Amino acid sequence: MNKRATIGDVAKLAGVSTATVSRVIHTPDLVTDSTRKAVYSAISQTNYTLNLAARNLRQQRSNAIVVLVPDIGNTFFSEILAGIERVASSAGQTILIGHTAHDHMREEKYLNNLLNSQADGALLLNGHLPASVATKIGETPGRRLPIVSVSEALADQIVPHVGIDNDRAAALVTQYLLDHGHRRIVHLRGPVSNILTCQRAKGFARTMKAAGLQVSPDMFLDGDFTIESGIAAASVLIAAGSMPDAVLCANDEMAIGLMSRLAEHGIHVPQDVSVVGFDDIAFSRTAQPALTTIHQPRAEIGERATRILLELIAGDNDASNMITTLPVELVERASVALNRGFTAT
Amino acid sequence: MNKRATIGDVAKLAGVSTATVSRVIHTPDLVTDSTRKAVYSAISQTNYTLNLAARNLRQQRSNAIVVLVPDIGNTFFSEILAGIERVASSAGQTILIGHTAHDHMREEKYLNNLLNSQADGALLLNGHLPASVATKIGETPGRRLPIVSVSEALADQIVPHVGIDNDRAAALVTQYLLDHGHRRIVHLRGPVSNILTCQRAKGFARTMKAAGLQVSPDMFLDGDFTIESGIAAASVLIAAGSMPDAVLCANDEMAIGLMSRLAEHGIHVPQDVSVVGFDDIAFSRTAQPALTTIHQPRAEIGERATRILLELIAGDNDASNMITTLPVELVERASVALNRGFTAT
DNA sequence: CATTCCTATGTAAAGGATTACATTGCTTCT
DNA sequence: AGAAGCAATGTAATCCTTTACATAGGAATG
Repeated sequence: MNKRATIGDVAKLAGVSTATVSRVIHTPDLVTDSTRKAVYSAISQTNYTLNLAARNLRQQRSNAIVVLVPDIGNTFFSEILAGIERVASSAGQTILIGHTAHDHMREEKYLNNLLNSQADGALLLNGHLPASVATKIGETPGRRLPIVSVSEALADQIVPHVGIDNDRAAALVTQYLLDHGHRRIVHLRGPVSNILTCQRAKGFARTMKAAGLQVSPDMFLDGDFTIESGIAAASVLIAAGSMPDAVLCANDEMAIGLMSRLAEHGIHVPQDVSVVGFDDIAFSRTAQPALTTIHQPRAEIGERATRILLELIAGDNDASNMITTLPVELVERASVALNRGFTAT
Repeated sequence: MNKRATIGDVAKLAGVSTATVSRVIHTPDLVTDSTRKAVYSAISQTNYTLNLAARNLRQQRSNAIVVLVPDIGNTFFSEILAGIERVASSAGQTILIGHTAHDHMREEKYLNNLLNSQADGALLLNGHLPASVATKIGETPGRRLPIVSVSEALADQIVPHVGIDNDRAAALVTQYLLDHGHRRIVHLRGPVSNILTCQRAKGFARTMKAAGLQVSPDMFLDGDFTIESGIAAASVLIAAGSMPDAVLCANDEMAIGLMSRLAEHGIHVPQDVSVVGFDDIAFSRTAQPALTTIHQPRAEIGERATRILLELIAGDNDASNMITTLPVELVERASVALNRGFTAT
């Protein structure tokens, strides 16, 4: 028992050929009861386990998909992952999570290493497709590379995408603030290189303009989706000396960071300033006050994306589902108040 | 360009043998400048990419380690993962994250599928080793299976472990509460099947006894490490009609859930009841009030565990590091008050 | 009874890399 | 000049499965 048993060892012990052993594993129905039993017994005697590297090599496929996640610590992604896993595992696919940490090198590493031999397809939650891979997509126009972008859109729409309409979601929440009488609204953005950030900022600006409000650069604060950047943004507001009516944060982490810093300074949400977030992560419910935010159907986003990916892998090249947009929902909690002295029109 | 180029195609185009191409990729120094250039050029002309399945098969190793995580959404794990990745990637290992969701079937699937051919070793963050794998460890006493348990200990100490001393950490924080004059302390546990839960509960009970306090079943509440179970525990306390002096929660999520529910009922932390958590996740800083908790050196835990795993894979079977215990730190924030009418002895 | 068809199994060829060993020229030393 | 040693490259075996094709025996059919 020094080395791992191979299919040959099992075959010898059971007195059959390797082909038969393989059939017992793969398609048991093709094999007689008696031989099947003999093979099973030999398998357990030898402690045989399949060598997946060999199978993958032979079958030219790995039954695994790789999921690129920019930040595992962000709870927003875990529910998407849950949806992905549900569909993938019921289709017999293993999922491999690659943590990219917003690092383009890692993205490329995971995609090159895995896509080209260890995985059959990829789900991109990171909003970035390395140039080397993008090139390859262009080169094979017939057979699309099995890649789907999820939640965060790519700069070029060259692979199918599943997500929400960020522009309209931002417009929705902006209008909600306007309806509550807020006029001086500040938008705490994500990193400007992020597509999602741009879409949300656009929806915000458009809605403000439509309400007859001037959009100026000082209505924007820059963050990077972390709690810390929310805290920093609060410090900026505090230093400025006057609070806006409301702050629209591009995600919940920043909103929570912002609120905690405001609380330290005795500034009350929503009495002194209203705050809204984006994503509806678990901690938005436990924030003080509970955070009003935009809820995304995360599990469904993951499920849909995975189904599309599986179709691509199977070769069902239905171009109809290039863009899947799922609806969002505004979750009203306690972080937005009616503006002082405002009366609904 | 219908099929993927193989090393043979590159060799033909460059006018060399496959061995030379392999050497250019693997050990470029062994090859002349001119041939190296020719091979590189052939590689880019053919769009050649290595087939890792073939390499893994031949080399009998995958240069990948699998990390089993029980709950990706729990922010506690992400910093451990960051430590793991730092060490692993500098050693040229890819890491594959398997999300087990506390599901023993999945644990087994990931370990069997991956350990036996797609990964060289495993890091267990899930506190459970499937029986089928445990058996195999016993069978090969000479060559230890490359597995390391991290943070959450296993029931049987059969693989190296890296983590903290949960018993003493719980004792530390319990003593801290006692020193602040609290006597009626309730411990909100994790699931009782969890080793970590038992260790922390033991440290708590021991310290209470040492202070001359009776330990009774009604000093324990049961949770499952989720925010929801923290909220539920708060409801139980509220329904009971009287608050204890302090609540020691087995993790931060539950502490945060608990505090949010108390706040809804107008019960103030720490004036009415003190609360402490465990783990020091990012959101413990933004909680209202900021949560006093036990900080674990998460990144270092991940790094140490990975180093030990790499040694095991390399065959450096140094039995000296079966148990690595790292120090914890009590982070004082704002969720613990001096008990009313208490004077330090 | 001869033919055909099926079922259960075996034989052997991929699949794409790595690598031990062999080979071929050179350089260098005596 | 002959021997030895070295550097660069080639040849071919190997890793372990899957699977197309072949075969053998038995049942069904005419």
